[in-house]
Amino acid sequence: MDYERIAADALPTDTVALARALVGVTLVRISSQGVTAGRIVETEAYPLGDPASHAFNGRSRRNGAMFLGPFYSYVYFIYGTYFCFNVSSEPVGIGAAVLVRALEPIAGLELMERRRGTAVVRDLCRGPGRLAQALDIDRALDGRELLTDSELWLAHGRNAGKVGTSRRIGITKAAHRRLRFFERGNSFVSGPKLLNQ
DNA sequence: TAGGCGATGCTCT
DNA sequence: GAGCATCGCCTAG
Repeated sequence: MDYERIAADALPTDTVALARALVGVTLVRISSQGVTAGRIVETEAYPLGDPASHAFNGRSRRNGAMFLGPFYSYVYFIYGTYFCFNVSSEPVGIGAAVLVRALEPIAGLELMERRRGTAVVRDLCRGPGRLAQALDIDRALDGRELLTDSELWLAHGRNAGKVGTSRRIGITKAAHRRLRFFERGNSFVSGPKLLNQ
């Protein structure tokens, strides 16, 4: 199967605009185990000046990839168990990113099932921790250029249907801001029903 | 179906 | 030493 890479000028660098634009885009992961891919159906924006952003207190060892310029991977470890995958945004030196929260599985479903330990397709990539596990994304993939990398990249996908917005999930600071974007009616979107309308 | 809660270890103060 | 952009399991209804 062919996955056509997205050109830099086809995506916005503004964090909130990018979060919306990434809904519908395909994320491709090639590892020694094989190919897995999914269509992004849910994102969250963490823009400049946002108290909930990992970059709010400046650059650190962990969040360095958020400052590399647009379209780099920022992967971090959370709750002692899971990894979360982000796409950086904004010009070089500005710390901001978009969290990818859910994918609709497209390719490599058997491999995803093995990595996740479940055959429930709906549960393979529904949630940031789950999709990272399904695509075998960990710290080794932090700081990759997502338009040119050979193991992890963004490709053209089927355009999103209606995109809904809501507050973000699992945070306490700036919790009211509507910076979460998802494809309405898509069953692979995570989160409580109340937020998915 | 919804809500509560424990596990787990890294990161920064 | 505290907090954390989560998940899966449990219970109640």
